[in-house]
Amino acid sequence: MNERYNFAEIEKKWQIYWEDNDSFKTVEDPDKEKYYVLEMFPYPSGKLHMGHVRNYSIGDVIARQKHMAGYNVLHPMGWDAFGLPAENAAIKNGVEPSLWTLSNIEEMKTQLKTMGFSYDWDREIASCKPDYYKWMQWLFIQFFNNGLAYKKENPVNWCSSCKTVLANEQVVDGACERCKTPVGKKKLSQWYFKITDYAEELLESLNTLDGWPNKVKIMQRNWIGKSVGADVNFDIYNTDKNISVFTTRPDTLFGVTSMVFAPEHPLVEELVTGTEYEATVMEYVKKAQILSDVERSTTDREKTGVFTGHYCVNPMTGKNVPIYVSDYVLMDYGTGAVMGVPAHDQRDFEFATKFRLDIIPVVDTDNPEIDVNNLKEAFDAEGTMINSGKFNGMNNKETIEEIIKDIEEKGIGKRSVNYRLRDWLISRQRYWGAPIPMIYCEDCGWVPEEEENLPVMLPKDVEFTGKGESPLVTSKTFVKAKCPKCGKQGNREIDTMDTFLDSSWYFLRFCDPQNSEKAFDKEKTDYWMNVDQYIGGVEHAILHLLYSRFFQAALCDMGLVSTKEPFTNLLTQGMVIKDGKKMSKSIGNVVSPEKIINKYGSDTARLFILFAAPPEKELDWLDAGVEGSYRFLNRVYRLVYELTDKVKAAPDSYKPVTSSDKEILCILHNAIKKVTDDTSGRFQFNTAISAIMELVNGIYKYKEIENANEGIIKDCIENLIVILSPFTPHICEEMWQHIGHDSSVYNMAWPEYDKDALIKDTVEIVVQVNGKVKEKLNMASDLNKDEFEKTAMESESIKALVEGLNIVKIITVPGKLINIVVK
RNA sequence: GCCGGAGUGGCGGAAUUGGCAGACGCACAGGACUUAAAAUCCUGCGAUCCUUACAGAUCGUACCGGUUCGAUCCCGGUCUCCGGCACCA
Repeated sequence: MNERYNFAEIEKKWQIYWEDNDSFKTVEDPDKEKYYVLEMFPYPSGKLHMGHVRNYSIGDVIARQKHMAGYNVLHPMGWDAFGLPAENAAIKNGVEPSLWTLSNIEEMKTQLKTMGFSYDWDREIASCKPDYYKWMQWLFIQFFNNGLAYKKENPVNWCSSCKTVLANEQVVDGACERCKTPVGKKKLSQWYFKITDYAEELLESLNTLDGWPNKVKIMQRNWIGKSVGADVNFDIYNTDKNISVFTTRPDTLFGVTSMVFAPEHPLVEELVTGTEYEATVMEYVKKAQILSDVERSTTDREKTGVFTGHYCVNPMTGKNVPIYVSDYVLMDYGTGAVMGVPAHDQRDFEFATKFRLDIIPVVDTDNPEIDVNNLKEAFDAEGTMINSGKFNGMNNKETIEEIIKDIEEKGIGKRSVNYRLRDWLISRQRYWGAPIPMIYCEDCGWVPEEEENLPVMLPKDVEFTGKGESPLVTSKTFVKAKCPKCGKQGNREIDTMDTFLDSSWYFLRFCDPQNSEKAFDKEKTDYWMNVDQYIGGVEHAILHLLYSRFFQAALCDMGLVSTKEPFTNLLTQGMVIKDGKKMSKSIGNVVSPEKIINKYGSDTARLFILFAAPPEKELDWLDAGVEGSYRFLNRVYRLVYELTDKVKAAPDSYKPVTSSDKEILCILHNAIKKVTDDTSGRFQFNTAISAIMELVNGIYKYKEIENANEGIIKDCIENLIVILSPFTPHICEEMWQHIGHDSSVYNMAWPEYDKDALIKDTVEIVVQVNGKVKEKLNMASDLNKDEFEKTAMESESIKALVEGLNIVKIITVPGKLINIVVK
């Protein structure tokens, strides 16, 4: 160890040491309690950014601390390697996507290794490799065989820039989540995963996820969007047809004064064909289809619509109500038609006002400011039923239940639940993804490829036309295939899978990454699953985290895994920002991890990123703050260097004598306690580090006093290195070796703090008068309540303060404070 | 519009169960060491008032109010910012 802190040399040395000694290799060990730490695996863009550094530094502290605390820790890393950038690079530069991706992986892996993360690299996986996507395809077939994958034609989200369809979850504010291009509609036949079958389960089971941030659970709840109500049948007057509508407000049935169909509703054309209304209605329908989702779904847009010439019968009143078509009604929610209750629904109110339809109130209120017979806007609060026959006078909330019973008895409707969640569209018209292992046969329909023929390899002889059809169609070898059922010539599916499928089960493959017989061995997943601590950005709150939960639940039902939920605890780390803005090339405020590592070393980078903010919050990158972390590591290094001889010569046991001895030991054990608590469960690395800083400051002071005990110095220095090591492992290994150890500090047992050391002989007692701090007195900590009060009351300054006043009450918190209430 | 979350010094943040507001760090200022600088070490650092000084007083956790001996923390209301959803019947 040099006199000066040479981070470059030290970091290199220990990275080689860990690699040569297989320090982070993990195998199943039934005798040891396991702990699975997982950070969301990266897309191999080629460059590590600060968000990665933050994500993986957090995970590494947890993994290292848990290892030292005696757990058998699984801490793997891999690559979410399929996806658009590789293919776009191929179109632009003519590089083969696989080569581009694999070289990026190499580059990023080197960068990750310079950070000193404790990954078991033997478990590395890359989703673009045939040994991974083979099992992706196998899993697809399991979903298909269990009725959870199907193909249907539907208007789908289409990104004209990415030239592919998108799942609902990938459309943000009406635009493509990746490239921000406004999303259009296209009618295509596509593969879907039946995530809606699991809507209720995914919703219910959120309640069991105590280790998840509330925010994420609420976002998922909203996304699933459960509504409880009833389906009600309306007969269409003068026809043999009827229409069912979903409503959450069966109590307002008597107030229905119109029926409104979505423009796409199949009955619309049927009803108007051959009538005088055909021309105007069909023109409206055509116009609506051109509108983009964004245009159509703005709430402040004026309502539009056309009358169809037909009426349907309000089943409660028997009265005819007109049927309209309007684009505020969505085809893919409920039944694609809604009953119009203008008095109690704002949208219906606007529609009725515009088309001069009847507004019949059926819920009244005591509120004197609202006259339900002369409404300025819809009244949607609680109230008393009116104009509703036998239900008049009841509370409307209670009426909901009564009316559902009533319509069920009459056979005109039934209780019903609707979800906003839609099935997951998983086809992509792109090359760089796992081929969907399905073959279309004219006789047998869609048939899965046989297991022994997996993987269905991505062909190399393709043209990247960028035209919006899967490039696989251009392969001369790929498309034609024999039907696995009847042997007749068929065609392979040419679309590839959404890459979110790859990431929906990678945590299972990490348990058994090299298995060539199965996707994963159940015994192994039974040992390692669930992921005890999952860490990643909150931007995946709905997408990846919902899909993975769906996969796990479905695989559990298929008997492939044993638990319904994959991630026991979730930590969503905040963004790294600079100057108040997200780091981005266009703003020019990007700080590259590489530069920081070269200038200060990765230990400094890790320390700063963990110290500057609690993990869930945004982290403001401050160059001066990095300097500070670097300064601290130098300070620790100098301290250890200076005290090494004393530490080596010191006896193993000692007896604290002086108050300084007790004070420094109190600081030491407080630091051990704080770091233990803050790295397991609470995850407040910033305060853990500040406790270590206090310890360092304490040792600096203690070593200067005349009769400093060398045994205590040794105890402090050794524990300091051990508890700092999860944060800054390289420098700690170096110091650990220097003070005379020949094994890695990573293999040291995590220290336990001594409760007794935290108890002080004397404590500072706060004396308040009427709740205001007036005096601080030192007292023996073992005084009882009466003695506390007595000591306080006898103090000169307190006597002076309360003199001549009437003492009403004295409140005492032993060991902390005394509050004297006077008048 | 609906649903969440947050608001504390010049800055990042701390206060874990209702009990000393501002730990730890950054920035800044003064000093020591040095021919000098860097590095390092020491001291100060919420506001206002008062005092020659030592010290002291009052206010202060977005704003208004409440509960309590005592509120950054609990309750009611207001404002601002951030995030999610949004014509979902």
